[in-house]
Amino acid sequence: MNIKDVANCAGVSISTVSRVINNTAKVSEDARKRVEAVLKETGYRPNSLARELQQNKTYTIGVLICVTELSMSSLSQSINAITDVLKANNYNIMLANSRYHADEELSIFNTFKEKRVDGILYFAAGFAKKHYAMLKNYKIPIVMIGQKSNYIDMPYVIHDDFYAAKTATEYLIQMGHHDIGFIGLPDYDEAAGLERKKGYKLAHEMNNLPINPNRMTEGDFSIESGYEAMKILLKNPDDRPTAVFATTDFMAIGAISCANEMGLKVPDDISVMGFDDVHVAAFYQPPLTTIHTDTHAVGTKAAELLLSLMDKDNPNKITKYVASYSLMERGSVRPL
Amino acid sequence: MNIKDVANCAGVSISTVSRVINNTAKVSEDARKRVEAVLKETGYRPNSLARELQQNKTYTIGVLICVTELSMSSLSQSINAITDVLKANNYNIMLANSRYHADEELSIFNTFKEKRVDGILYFAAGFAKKHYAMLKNYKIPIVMIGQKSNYIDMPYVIHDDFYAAKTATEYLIQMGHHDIGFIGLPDYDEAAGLERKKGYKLAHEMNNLPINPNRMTEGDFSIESGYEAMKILLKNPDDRPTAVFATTDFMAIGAISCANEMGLKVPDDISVMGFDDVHVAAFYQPPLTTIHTDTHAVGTKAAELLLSLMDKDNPNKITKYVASYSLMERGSVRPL
DNA sequence: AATTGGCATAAAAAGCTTTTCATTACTATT
DNA sequence: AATAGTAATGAAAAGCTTTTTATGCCAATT
Repeated sequence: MNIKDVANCAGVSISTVSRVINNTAKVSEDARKRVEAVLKETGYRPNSLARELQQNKTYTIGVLICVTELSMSSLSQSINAITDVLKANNYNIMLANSRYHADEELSIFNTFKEKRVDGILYFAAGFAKKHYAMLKNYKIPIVMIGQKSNYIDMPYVIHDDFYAAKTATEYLIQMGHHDIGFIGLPDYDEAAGLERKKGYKLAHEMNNLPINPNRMTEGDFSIESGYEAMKILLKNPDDRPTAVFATTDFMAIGAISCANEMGLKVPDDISVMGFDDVHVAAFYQPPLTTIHTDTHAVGTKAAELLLSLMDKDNPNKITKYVASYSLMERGSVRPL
Repeated sequence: MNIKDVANCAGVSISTVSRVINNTAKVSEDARKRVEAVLKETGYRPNSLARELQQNKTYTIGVLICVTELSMSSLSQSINAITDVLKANNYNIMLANSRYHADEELSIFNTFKEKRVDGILYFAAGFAKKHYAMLKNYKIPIVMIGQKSNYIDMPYVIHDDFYAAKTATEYLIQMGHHDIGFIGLPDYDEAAGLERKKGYKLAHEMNNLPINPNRMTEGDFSIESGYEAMKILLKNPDDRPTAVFATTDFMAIGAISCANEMGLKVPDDISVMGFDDVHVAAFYQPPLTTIHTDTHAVGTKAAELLLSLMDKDNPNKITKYVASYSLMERGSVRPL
């Protein structure tokens, strides 16, 4: 069933049917009625592929994420915001997950190009530099989310991971903690991994505190990994940090679980600081003291920014946005 | 830049370029080299739209979800599994969220049809009957997830919400609880809402326990809604249930939070049972006693099932799959 | 030497729309 | 009454592939 069949059934030309469907020009009352009758009867839907091919516009946005488990990432909140903004503007979403594989990301970019998406929302984790050669003369508008590129000038929307982590660490220091354990993420995640670690380190430097390598551990976003990292930090009963900065809330939850199992009360025996302010954070026992990040704004802004980038009539384009953050003092940290 | 340009640059015909790209027929060494050189130099990528139009196959699966907030739903785990299976089979994902609006769902189905997706994964919440007329003679293969249709014979992959909820309630009864509060979901969610409520009711009937309307409350998946529901259940200090069955873990977490604030210890003063077994459940304080649902299997099976449905060479098609569940006895329920 | 067969390649059709350009029929104006 | 103008409609091109059919050439066979 195609537009030609509809035209035949209604006894008009293809052009007339197209005009009725798209309301793009005047059609006589008589013809319109006949066409609409056929349309309704057959349930005909125009083939978007043909239209998109002709107009060179797909109304589709590629969303490239990089997670091992979606539910463990604060990113699903941003995605939620993105779907809302894009749907409101009649755009569809093509979702792909690279799972932290650089070559997979490359292949996804190629797919997006072949599929002729109108724009790309790129939740970058640190492989952008590997894609430099390709991205350099890439024609499709891209907004990087979560990480700014140091190699290519590309629009981005980010959390201020560095300063937020610095703020978190400084807060712990101000509370009297001078021996702070760290549960980080692999450095190849340049935002959640590298930047947050940098923030932790700078806070120490500026307060003339040494960084103890034994206090540096690493997780992978999951609760379990936070648990395991905490196990290492608490291994030696005679040499334990007085506070721990977990760079994601889920890892903080794992860490607290571990502390509990070892008979340590949070925050009485040890303080734990999170990052992200996931929904459960406020309802955990104890309620997590953490950095609240505006994931919703990040999703919304990224989508809006991309939309404006794609709009050729729009002269004043915003190309960078740094989302606000705030420290949520709740119940998992106490003064030493 | 299109295939014609490549052909001109390489001094060969369009067909030859196509043959080189798709490796679909023999090409002389000489011609192949020239074409490949141009391909590399220009970074040309074939236009999928044209190919898909010609072949009437898009290698795209429409995934229709129905959530208010993705991160509050156990569904993101299923989506994770789906992306893996589909990518492994070279399919792309078009994601759309109806946000519990029946007409929005209808419009998404139309979009999917226009976009010519090869198949649809439909996280149904209860509107299928409204779409009966349309779905009846829908040509694209669909797998319903989370809900089986009582109106159309459609392949499905579900959790056994009804029996799982019955099991959960029976467990509470066996533990000596005869006055069990219920935090449900709107009935229009026919799986999480209706089925789980039915299970709760049947367990009561079979044990000759009355159902007290004052014990029936309703949430919306969110932690906050569980908190508010619990507030109602605990309103009257002289007339409180001894246990509460929250039909999602996040609502259970909200409920426990509320109980704590009112000075009630879980499970010592009141028991709370969850449903889903979200990642945090095991690490919550107290660890949630809950129904573990195999969200990963649901996503995987749904994708596999759809793939087999789309494969015309595959004669033996599985069309129904009911995922396993199990009761996780942890720390939020104790015998009365 | 002439015909056949096979191989590499080119040409053209098909897939379905939108849009421009051309045509027809009719109304209005001089 | 003839011409200009307008409104509705139809024909055809363009958008880019893949795939089928056709062509040309050379080697091999009779």
